[in-house]
Amino acid sequence: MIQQIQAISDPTRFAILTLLKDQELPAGRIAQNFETMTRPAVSQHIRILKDHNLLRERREGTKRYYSVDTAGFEDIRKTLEEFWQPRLQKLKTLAETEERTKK
Amino acid sequence: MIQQIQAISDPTRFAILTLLKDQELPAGRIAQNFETMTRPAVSQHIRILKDHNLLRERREGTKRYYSVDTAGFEDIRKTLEEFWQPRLQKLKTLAETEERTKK
DNA sequence: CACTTACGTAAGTTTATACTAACATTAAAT
DNA sequence: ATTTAATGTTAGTATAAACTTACGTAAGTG
Repeated sequence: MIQQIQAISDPTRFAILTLLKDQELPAGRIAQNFETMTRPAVSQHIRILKDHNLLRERREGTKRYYSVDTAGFEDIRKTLEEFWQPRLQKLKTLAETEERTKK
Repeated sequence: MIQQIQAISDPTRFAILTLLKDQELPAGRIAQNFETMTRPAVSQHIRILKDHNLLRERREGTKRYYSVDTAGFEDIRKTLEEFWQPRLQKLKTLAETEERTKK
């Protein structure tokens, strides 16, 4: 899905994902990393990432812990693979044909 | 670069790239595929893709042929690989540690 | 039960992005 | 040397995205 790519393409959201790359953090801690921005703004970004299966949420009391959801990244990986995989195939065929023509 | 990901994340631009996946086309032909949009709009999208090394331009007389530039896609692939590669490494280590703890 | 902590949500505003309409450019054709 | 064809560029407008402020909610705490 192109929308998932769009979701990670925002600098703030990509920063959130990078921050959570190998650690789980509560929303408040995530927001602390963005001094220029208000907490609600960060919260909204988290929601978008969550909606696109790029973040998982785990509630514990009043806290909400977020971690990277592999599912969304799998989708993105597939989308891009589908894009350049058949392309590489085609280019390979083209190159082979060209070589045969030379002889 | 995150900006390259942002460049491909636009639906129109992704459609242009998909259209050029395994063929080179002049600007006019590309624009014909977007009936809802004017030609200048498409031309602007082409410029953005070109500026991010996602499209190559070949001039022939008055025509300008565009084709996918591998360079930009390599950058994107690297950016994403850098993102989930160390992550997978970490997860692997975590899993191994967990297994050792069990015994 | 009031109060605090840790959050999310909604309404409205600002800012960025995409689009159109009009004009500019460059190469070829008459 | 005009004229046409193919395209890019610019200025201004419309639309969408991101942000802030104010409010709402649910789970603990004294």
